[in-house]
Amino acid sequence: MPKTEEQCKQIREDMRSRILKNASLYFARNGFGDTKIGDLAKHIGIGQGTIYLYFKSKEELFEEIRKNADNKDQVRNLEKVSKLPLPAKTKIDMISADMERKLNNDEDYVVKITIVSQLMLEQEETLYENDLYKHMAKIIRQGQKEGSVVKGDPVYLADLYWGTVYMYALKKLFVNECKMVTRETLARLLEV
Amino acid sequence: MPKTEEQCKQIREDMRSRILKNASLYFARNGFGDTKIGDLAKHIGIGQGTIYLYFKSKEELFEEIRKNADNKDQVRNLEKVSKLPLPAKTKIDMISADMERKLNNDEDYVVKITIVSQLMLEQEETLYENDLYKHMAKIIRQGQKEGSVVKGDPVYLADLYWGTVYMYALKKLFVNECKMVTRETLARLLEV
Amino acid sequence: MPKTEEQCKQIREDMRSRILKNASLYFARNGFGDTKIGDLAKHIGIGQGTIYLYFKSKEELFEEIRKNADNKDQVRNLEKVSKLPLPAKTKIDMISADMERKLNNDEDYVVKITIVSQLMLEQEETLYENDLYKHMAKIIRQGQKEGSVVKGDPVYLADLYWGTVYMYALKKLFVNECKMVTRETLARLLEV
Amino acid sequence: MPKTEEQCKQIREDMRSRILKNASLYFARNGFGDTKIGDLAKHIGIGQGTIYLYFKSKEELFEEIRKNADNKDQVRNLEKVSKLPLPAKTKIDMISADMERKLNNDEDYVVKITIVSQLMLEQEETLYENDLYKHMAKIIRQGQKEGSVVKGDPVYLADLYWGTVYMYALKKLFVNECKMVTRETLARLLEV
DNA sequence: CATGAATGAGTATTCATTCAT
DNA sequence: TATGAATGAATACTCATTCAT
Repeated sequence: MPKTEEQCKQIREDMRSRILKNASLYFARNGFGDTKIGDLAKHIGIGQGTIYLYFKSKEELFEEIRKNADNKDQVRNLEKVSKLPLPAKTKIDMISADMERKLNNDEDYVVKITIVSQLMLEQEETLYENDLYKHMAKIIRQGQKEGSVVKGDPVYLADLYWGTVYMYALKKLFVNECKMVTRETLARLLEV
Repeated sequence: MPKTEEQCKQIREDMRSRILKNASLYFARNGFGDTKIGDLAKHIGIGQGTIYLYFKSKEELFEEIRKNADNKDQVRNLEKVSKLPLPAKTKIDMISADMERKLNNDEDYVVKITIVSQLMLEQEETLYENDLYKHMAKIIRQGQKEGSVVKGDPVYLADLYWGTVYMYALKKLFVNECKMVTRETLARLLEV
Repeated sequence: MPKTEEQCKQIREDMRSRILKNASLYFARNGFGDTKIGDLAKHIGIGQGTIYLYFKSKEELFEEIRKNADNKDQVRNLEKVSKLPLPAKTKIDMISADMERKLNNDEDYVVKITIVSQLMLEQEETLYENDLYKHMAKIIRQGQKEGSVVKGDPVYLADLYWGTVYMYALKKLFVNECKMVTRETLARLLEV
Repeated sequence: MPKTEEQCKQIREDMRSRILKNASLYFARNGFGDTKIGDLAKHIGIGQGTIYLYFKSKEELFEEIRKNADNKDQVRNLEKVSKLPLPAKTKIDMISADMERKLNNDEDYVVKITIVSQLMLEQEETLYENDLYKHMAKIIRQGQKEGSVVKGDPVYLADLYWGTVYMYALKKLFVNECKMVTRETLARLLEV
């Protein structure tokens, strides 16, 4: 019995997602060069050839992962929060609570942030001009005016904040039952 | 006419160190799989074959680097500091100043800490039983009694501290002109 | 759609045999060091990588060939003949006829005996304690009692006999249209 | 104290001979491809570079060995014997006694004959047109007329004879305390 | 579509040759 | 002249990619 057009498409889409999801984790853990297509396929539980039905090359699969791993949602959310009519302290607490929750419960987010961070590390010159940094710096500046955030270069502090988030994402990825950062600790990075 | 025994040994030792030093940086930046022996040799400015006069294989070179990258000095120094008859706050400030200095000026240290940290991440179960963590936790406990260090699990705090140092080592390795963590920020991770 | 389990196994077994058979000839002619995997693969008509799907290394392929090239069949057959209730002369004639036939028509045998002989040459101390030698010596002793075989150390004569067979196997391997030893000549090595 | 011209030349000649002699044995045992210059040098007890002071390349060293290993003396001697006014049987006995002696006592001869034979095996088409074969065949023909040599193709018999000598040279080279062929056995290969 | 055996370009490793001492 | 560390071309081996089934 031939499947309907719709089913067919769905099945393809599912397999593609399955590969992407698994490959993301694999690449994040091992890096590009240490990830072998054969191992990856075995890990997913499919044949090597199958990967090439969905992606032209290892390179393209990697690119796709990087593309998927953008942090637009994150940036958008951050922008929204930064524009709320609230004290900076409250904003920072909200963001930190959100981060704590995601780091603990959202594995996709953990993988994503690891990949994004590695990308950011490699594109050195633009690291500090990142939107994530800009919005965070804005909140920090607000907090400094309000006296709730420690003195210092706002971009330096934003870098400290996101760097810490990245570090714990890395830990979550590699260490079983790792001690996860709390919202309080994250907030304390910035607050007086 | 052959060189004297002494010269010979010296020359061999120098070349071995030169390879190890350069390869450390290369492996730390690129990982194992993305490091090509050919590129590495070219980067060092020697022939490919020369590497194999000093190391049996790429694998062995990598292992040698990991072996060399222990942090015994660091641990010893930390232990010494922890036993000094000083307030915990002073100890933390001393350690933080030392870290700031090393992260800024000692490239070998930066490479070493990156490698050690990756090793520690991979040996998950023992991460928190590390000597580095133990000595730091001891100082933190002292500080908590003295009221100079924030409340909370001392091992969690030690992990936060060393994780931050690792994160900035990574940054130093990848990002040109990165904003380096200050001794004040490091101290503030622990101090009230 | 994947092949059936059965087909798969058969195909793999066939390829393995094909490689072994061709490599045997190649190694026997050229020795280990002068056999290039690239040349061998080209000669077999397969890719270089294919060889490594079936054998871990050139070394292992060589060992496998040596392992396969035992002369158990030969020894068993010789033992059987030696126990027949026949005059030694008849036995020697039977064996010689068999050898003549195999040297002329059975290329696999020629390759095998060349490899086995080289193995035997390398394991010097046990050369004369070989089963092939023992059974032949027994027949020779019988013949000496019956007056049909020349006087002399039976092991020396067995060595002469098998050495001659080896020599002609070598010739067959290297010399096109070589003058092959006849059963009469082989028999005359031993018979009065 | 500078050596005289004469001494100098002598020393050079000695080293050259030493290398040639050792390399001959090494190549005869292991073949060209399995002989590594490094191993050979170590075996001789000199530095690798030293070999290149006397021979342009491994190839040239090998060629030199092959050139030295001609059998002109052997051929000349055989020709002389073949022309003596003696019965073929006597000639064969003389040659066989000579062979027995050389195989037993003259290691240089053993190495030489091994190399020459390998050369002859490789130049297939001319094997049976070799001078060694021609002179031997002539003696055999004489013997057949005199009734002292077995019937059959004289070249086939010459091949059997020299093949046997080659085989025992090989044995001598590889097998410690090998059972060496006797002059009687050699003679019996041809004589009735 | 899915598979995994086969391929060969790319990478690791060896070894004949050079050369500074 | 003799040496052996250094070199890089040649060779062994791996792994991304293809393709017959």
